[in-house]
Amino acid sequence: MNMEFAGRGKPSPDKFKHMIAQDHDGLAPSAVEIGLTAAIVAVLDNEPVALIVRGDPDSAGATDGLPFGPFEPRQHRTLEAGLRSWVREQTGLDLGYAEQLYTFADRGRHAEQDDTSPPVVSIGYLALTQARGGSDLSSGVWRPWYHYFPWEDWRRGRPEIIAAEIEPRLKAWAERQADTPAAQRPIARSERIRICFGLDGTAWDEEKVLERYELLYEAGLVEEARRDGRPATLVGSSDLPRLGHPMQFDHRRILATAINRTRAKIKYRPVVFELMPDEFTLYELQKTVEAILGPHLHKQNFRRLVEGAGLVEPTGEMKTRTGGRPAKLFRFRREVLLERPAPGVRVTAPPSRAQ
Amino acid sequence: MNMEFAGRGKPSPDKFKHMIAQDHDGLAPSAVEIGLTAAIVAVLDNEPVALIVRGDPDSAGATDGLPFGPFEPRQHRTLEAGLRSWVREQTGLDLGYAEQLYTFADRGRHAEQDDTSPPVVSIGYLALTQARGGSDLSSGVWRPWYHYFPWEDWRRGRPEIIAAEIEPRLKAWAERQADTPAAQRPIARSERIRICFGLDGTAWDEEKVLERYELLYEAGLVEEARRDGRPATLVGSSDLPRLGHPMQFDHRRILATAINRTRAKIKYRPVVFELMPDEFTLYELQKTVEAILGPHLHKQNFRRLVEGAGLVEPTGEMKTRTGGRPAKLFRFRREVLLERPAPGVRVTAPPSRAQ
DNA sequence: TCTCATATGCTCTACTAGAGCATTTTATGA
DNA sequence: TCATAAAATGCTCTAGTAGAGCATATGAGA
Repeated sequence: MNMEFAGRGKPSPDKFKHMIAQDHDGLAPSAVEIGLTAAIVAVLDNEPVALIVRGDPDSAGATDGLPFGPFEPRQHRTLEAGLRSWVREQTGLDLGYAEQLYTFADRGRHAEQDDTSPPVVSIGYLALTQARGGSDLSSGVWRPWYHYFPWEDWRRGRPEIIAAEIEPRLKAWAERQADTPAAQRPIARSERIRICFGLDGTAWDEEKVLERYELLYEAGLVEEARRDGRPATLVGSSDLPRLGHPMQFDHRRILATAINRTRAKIKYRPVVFELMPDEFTLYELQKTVEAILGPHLHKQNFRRLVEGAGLVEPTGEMKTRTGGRPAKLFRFRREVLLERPAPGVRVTAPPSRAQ
Repeated sequence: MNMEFAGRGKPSPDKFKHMIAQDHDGLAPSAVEIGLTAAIVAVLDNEPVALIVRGDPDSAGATDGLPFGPFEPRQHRTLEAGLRSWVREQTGLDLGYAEQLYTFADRGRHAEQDDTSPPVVSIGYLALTQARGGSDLSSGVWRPWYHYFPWEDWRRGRPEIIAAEIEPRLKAWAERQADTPAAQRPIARSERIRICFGLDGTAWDEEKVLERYELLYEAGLVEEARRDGRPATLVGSSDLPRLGHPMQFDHRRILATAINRTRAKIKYRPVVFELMPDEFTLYELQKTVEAILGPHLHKQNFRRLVEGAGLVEPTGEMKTRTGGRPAKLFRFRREVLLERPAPGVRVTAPPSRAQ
């Protein structure tokens, strides 16, 4: 079998030369500025929190933001090194576990910059850390992530904001599409709404955090969309309530991506332990997982799965004053990382806590 | 419960102002050039292939490469739009499914650029497409991806190159670490080698494509490492065989990431169908999955799972001249994308085909 | 017509995860 | 001192799923 499937033409090598040093119109290379942004996540008192720094309180859009700064190739050996250095400088925190999330570059998502400044490409990172109560931050605050995404908080059942605010407004937005011929729509808005927000009996999927935020943005229902001057917001945007707390630039989108990734990854990689102290009880572990994923898990099965997967080992110590029978203390078995595809906390969602 | 966990100091807002327009030393913003690179994957005659364009054949390092070009904020509305436009220009192909993989920026991975040019950050993309036999390319060739990663091809059992070339050389590299005190090593090299390449009874994990490539790079065993002047390559690098075919810049790393993502994603999202023609038999579908994942699957179970998941529907037509009993033709049920978390081809690896 | 290769249907079994019952062990307060 | 609450922990039952293998159907080509 001939493994070379040539195209009709041959590539002309010098056609590519220009791409390295300069661009089409013969101008200087189209250089852009790269922003590094960190969504730093921890769990404090069973509440998932993110590390927030405040934007300029004088300006009209004084909003919360994530630690961030530009990538400086001359000073930063790698992207991640640059990120760590900005975070250290801005919050005093030394990052442990960190992973790259996504690189965003859509026009118009940085309304706060003026039009002459270079376009910004932002690379989002997720960092997981254990925030001890006696805060070791030089600056910044831990704020609950559900503060920015109230519709994601299913710990006490379906959040009212969905039925009260989100659903009716999204449906109105879907109606406005009715004049477009059905054939031309990629996926009908109403379908996307149903899937994202678990309407009409569709189950709630806790891993659609980003999709939901983007849908709300597209529909002009989050403040950032208004700030960026999205078309959908032009109609009757004055009487809209605020859905969750806004953030500067595209930081809320990055935080959504971070929550999304955390929820997904916790199930197949042992990342919860980055959020835990060195020693913990299985109940504390479970509460941490639930803080992130939402639904309540079956206690006995949770213990069986975690212990069975070899993720933890008893320290031999007990924790008393738990409010009941003392609990064995466990520690994370770091060795599992050396074993085959290291598993996560295998939890499947309960049979549909929708509605 | 007080949800604001303030740090010791308060953030000083104007501290952040400089980050938007200029950097520390008061120079112009540290702008960098962004490269968009596409790993375009298809399956032809049960062979997974990538779309390759040739580097400059005159230069010493005349090597294969992936379609790529710089992101031009003035012309490209989004990163992905830029990518599509470069691919169209360089190969004549109109991309269908595409997703972002990762953003790389390590120093020294672009040895071909001279030191005065701006640093390059490259954003890798994975595109899946159906390459019809009668090639519609204006330029570029489809080459088997195992050409670049021979150790990943387990379709005919464990590739000999592992025992013959890779294992002994990696072990030699691990030996060289023996003088470092054990406490200082993050994870012993020998452990990483065992896990990556499934030695000593460890099962082969087909989803560690990138990890394996990076390990070989770090050990100085792939040509790119020599090209980049990695320290590990300085000793006796002249007699080294070539492990797989090299590529220009960091393109082989991006292709490794693409293979990795494809292998992972095919299991939990219905992406195989991007590689299939509109109508196909279940056997063809199975062969395509096997081309990507490696191991052979149990035919009857595969059919049961695919049909049971509602991923396909019969067209009503039959395909004759299959070499045996005619097979029903199926098509992808696009509707599954609208159903709950759309499943992939749920295949678990057979009980360890490791040596 | 015979044989071959594949298509396709069905069953058996092991394992896993969801659920629930029951018991043990401490802290707390009447 | 003792009842009670709140957990911790052990066990069992069951439904569903996936791995394996057996058996049969059906067209192509010799």
